[in-house]
Amino acid sequence: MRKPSVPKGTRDFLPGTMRKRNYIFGVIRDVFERYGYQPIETPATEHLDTLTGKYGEEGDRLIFKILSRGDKLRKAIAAGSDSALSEEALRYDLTVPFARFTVQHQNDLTFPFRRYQIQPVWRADRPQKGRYREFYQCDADVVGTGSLRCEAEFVRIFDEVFTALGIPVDIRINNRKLLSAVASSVGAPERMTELVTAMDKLDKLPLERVKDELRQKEFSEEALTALERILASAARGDAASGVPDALAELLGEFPEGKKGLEELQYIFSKTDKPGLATARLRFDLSLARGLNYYTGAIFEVVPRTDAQVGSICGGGRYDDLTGIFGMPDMSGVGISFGADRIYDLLEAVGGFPEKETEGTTVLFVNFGEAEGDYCAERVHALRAEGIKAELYPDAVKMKKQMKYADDLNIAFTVLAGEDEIRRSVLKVKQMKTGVQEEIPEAELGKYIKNI
RNA sequence: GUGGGUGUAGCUCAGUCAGGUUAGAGCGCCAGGUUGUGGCCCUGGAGGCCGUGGGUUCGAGUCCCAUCACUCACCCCA
Repeated sequence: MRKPSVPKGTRDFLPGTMRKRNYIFGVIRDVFERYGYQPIETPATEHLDTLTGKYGEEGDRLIFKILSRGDKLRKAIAAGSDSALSEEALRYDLTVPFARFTVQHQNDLTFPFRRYQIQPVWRADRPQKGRYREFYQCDADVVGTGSLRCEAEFVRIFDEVFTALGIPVDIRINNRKLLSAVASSVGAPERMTELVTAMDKLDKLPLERVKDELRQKEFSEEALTALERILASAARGDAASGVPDALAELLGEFPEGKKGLEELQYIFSKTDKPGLATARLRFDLSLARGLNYYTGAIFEVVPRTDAQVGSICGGGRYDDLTGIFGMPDMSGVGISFGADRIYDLLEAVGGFPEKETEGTTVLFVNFGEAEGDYCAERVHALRAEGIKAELYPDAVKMKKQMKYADDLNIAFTVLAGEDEIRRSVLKVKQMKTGVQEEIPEAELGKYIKNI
């Protein structure tokens, strides 16, 4: 028999891992809830045409398509293999399904509608370190308002979540309108996408390499010089809280540039009072974001650590995402947390709090039928007090039961044999220190809670 | 989509270059040393179609071909 295994790019999660994952999901969910977002779920699969064309050429290729089943598959194979694809595909992200959802249920929703959604998504990518074919996204979006207060609020959500998780982050912000102005000012207004994907590489590649790439795409030398001037004026540094004046001057003369600048400055001003707890908001002109539906603000969150995990969140405003599903003029803005990368990051820096990630607190050793009955009652009492407790199911050798407690990292074991039961006491052992004490049976819960 | 790497015990890996008895180690697992005490230590044990198929050879974990799987990097992205 073949060794059991899971498909490429997917993973099983063992209990220890699940506790840590649930901790992350819990922190994010708490913040979403506190900001008034409502939970929804959508199916794993969507109609293929719901997804195609929404993520750009590259994205379309990475959509996980599904084969036909049964008769259709048999017929398709007989006819020619390519048509064996069905009209369904696994969802690629949570934003497009949400757009579909919004249009479909528009009469049942009250706008502006704030929703959050924590579910897996799938990409037919070649997996590599920190990248999987199946992974979770935690999205929050609000549709039905163009108010920039939403953008400012998302900045606060980033701040709250990462403050709670203990990860210092930079929230990078940019605006697609500004990027459009960049394209105009280099004399290639219709080629924003190409320009922007090249600029996005600036934090990895030196300027010259990026210019070479643009030359290959037949951008003129004048365009490159103009671009270089813009980049120089946008250089980060002292302009910690806003857009550099020099850049504002260069791009302000274009209508979309002016608009983009105003939007950015508004968002900066609304995250001022009160200020952010631990996150820093940073303008970054080279931030582009691959998804081509963004139209206004765009976000990306990167940890302020050495760990090479890349961005752990993304987001932005899309003025007309629902338009393609037949519901025009519905502006939305949203963000997405990459739970798997946050996990890897917390693991790397040892950032998981012990208390949030432990299982059973108390194990009762099983000495036999009568003693077991007695312990079962004590277990019941502890559970009623909110303490995680269990009785070992079999009266097997004590060594085995103690080892079980040790393996599962259970903090306390309770020994109650004939003698203890007669005297109404429990022998409690702290596994970490080995200290063992006799406790009156009624005080066990109190004893556990006090340590 | 492009390029590299690796498949040997539950896990991590040696053995492959130079083919030759019964394929090894560490960790883990099981049992015992210890009949009411986990970790540390000691003793013993179980566990392998050497990814799969074919070929070369007297003989293949080792060489050749094919195939599958996993993995890393690029592109792109969370």
